[in-house]
Formats: sequence, C-alpha cells, structure tokens
Amino acid sequence: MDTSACIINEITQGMNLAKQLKSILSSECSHETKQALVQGIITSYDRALVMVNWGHSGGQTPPLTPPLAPPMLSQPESSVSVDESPPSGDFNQPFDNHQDQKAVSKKRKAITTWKNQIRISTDNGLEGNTDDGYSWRKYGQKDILGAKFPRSYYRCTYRYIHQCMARKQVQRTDEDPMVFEITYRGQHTCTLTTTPSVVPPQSPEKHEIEQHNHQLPPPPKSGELLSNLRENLRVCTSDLEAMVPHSFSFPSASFGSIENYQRFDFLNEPDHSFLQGYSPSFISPATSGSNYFTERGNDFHHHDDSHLSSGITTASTTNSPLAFPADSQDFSPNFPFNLGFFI
DNA sequence: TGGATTTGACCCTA
DNA sequence: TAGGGTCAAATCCA
Repeated sequence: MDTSACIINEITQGMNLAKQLKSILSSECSHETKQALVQGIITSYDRALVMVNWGHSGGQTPPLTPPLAPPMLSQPESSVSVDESPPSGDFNQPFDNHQDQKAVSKKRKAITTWKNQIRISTDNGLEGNTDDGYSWRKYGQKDILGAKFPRSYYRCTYRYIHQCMARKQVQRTDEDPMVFEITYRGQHTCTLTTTPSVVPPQSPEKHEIEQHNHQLPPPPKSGELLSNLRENLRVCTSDLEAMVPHSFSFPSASFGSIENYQRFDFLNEPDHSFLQGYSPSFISPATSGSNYFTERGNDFHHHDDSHLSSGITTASTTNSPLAFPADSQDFSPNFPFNLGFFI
C-alpha cells in the first residue's frame, strides 16, 4: 500500500469512527467504548498527518502503522496505542574502545532520537503492556534535575554480541505519573543477525512479572509474535472493516489499558534504514514480549524517602503484562514499542 | 555460577 | 561547572 492509500485509509477510518461515535453518543454504550472510539479517531488522524509529513519531508514512504490504537470495541478497557517517531541519522556507532567512544560522544547530539509517550491506565486495576520484542538491559539510572522521577537507561542486551547500539531511556513524567516517556536512541542492528521477534529473549522482567502476577499469560512464543505481525500487516492492507482491531483485542480482561501517545518527533531526516531497528511484534500484551514493569523485589526496594524518585528504579523489557497499583511508584516501565508495524 | 540490576564514580557536553 | 549519559564493581537472583 502506498503512502497516499494509507493516508486515505487513516482518514477514512477516522471518519468511520467518528460516525460510530456519533451514533452511540446518545446510546447506552459504555464510557470506555466511547473513549476507545475517540482514541481511535485521534490516532487515525494523527497517523495520517504523520504520513503527510513524511511525504513532505523527503518523499519517502512513512512507516505504515497498523491500527495500533484502534478503537477497542471488543475490549474498550484495553486500549493500546503507540506513538513512535521514526529514527534516522547515524547511530549504532559501536564504541568498544576509548577512541570510538569519544567519537560517539561527539556525535551524541547528532544521534537520532525519537520518543514514545505511553500512558498506563489502571482504571480497572489492571494494566496491559506492550512489547517491542527486544531485550533490554538496564545500565544506569539517574535523578534528573527538576524531574520528580529518575530516568532509567537501557541498552540492547546484544550490545556486545551483535554490536547493537540501540538504547532507550525511560522517564516517568511529572505531570502524570502514569505516563512514561521513552526516548529511543539508535536502532537495533541485532535484528540483522537475530530476529528478536522470532526469538524473543527471555528478559528478566518477565520473571519478575510472573512473580507478581501469576494470572498473567505466559510470554508470547516467538511464533506468536510473527503471527501477530502478520495479522497486523494484514490489517494494514485490508479494508476498513479489518481496521477494527479484532486482532488487537487483548486476550483477556485481565489487562488494563496502555495508551501510547504517539508523538512523532522527527528530529532528523527520516531514514528508511530505521525500519530494521523495529521489532515486528505488535503491542498486544498477550503477544508482545515486553513488559512495562519490573517486578523484581529490588525494584521495589527503593521506595524509602530517599528514593522517592525510584519508583521506576528498574525498567526492563519483558513480554508479559502485569498488574500494578495505579498509585504505585513501584513499577518500572519498560517501554518497548512495536515499530514493527511500520514494516 | 552466570546473567541482570544497582549505584557510585567518571566522562562529556553545553 | 552543572547536569546528563555511561561505565563498571558490587550485589542480587534464579
């Protein structure tokens, strides 16, 4: 599907959703359903705008996003939308030695970054999660001046194995503790040799999640990720009817909702090369391989007064959804995002 | 015992 | 020089 077709699709979908919303505004439909429709409308127009921007910024085809934040008609309480900005520019500069590291440091500003804003709703006391299919390893945490919460730093687990220099920062926003801003830096090169979506690494966070919520479904199998990808891709290329995210429905009501505020920050010239850095997995708590929170006991250690900002002490990438108290600061976000949709 | 996390220290940039 | 980003030793956990 070319760009214009996708744009038309998005706009058309938004219109359809608006019509649906109009028809149910006076009905007995649940508040969640209405909200889901509104979210779907916003998402559709948002994506359409992004596509337009892409077209104007270089004539390249924007990443095709499947209905990530589609109206969750089937399960309105579980809504997941993703906002990702495509990366571009030069990154993944391995710096195994001091010299390289210096060079990279100088290029720090030039490295393309893009952000994701994910809102985790716990209206029903549950939460969902998304997965980018990659395995992240936390390598640092820092209190940021003026920030209420600390910032966590993650790098690809295969940094040294595959010289994958992908990194991400997870920062809980001050305004809304339930909103996490994830900044991605660099693209995954490990996908060139190992497809995370195919063989999603078992991240430690998975273990943690399992510890805290035994009712959660097991992490997705690699095959599931692939099949999910296919489904999503199919949705993207099918008619509007298919745009209704049946395939995005969460497997069970045990999932809360995560709203990804897609903010496309094109900090640099878009580059198709970033596509390889995205995981083909999509944001379904049941199928994705990442979790947003760590359930390790350690993660909850830092909740003494001296660690008010440690609510997010650890964020790891796991693939299981887990429940966490809405007002809790003890969960760490691991925000994988499924840019694989863009493929 | 190996892998992941924590956290203080160091480095780099503005 | 301050603040952000990264390193790496210590620690934790399965």
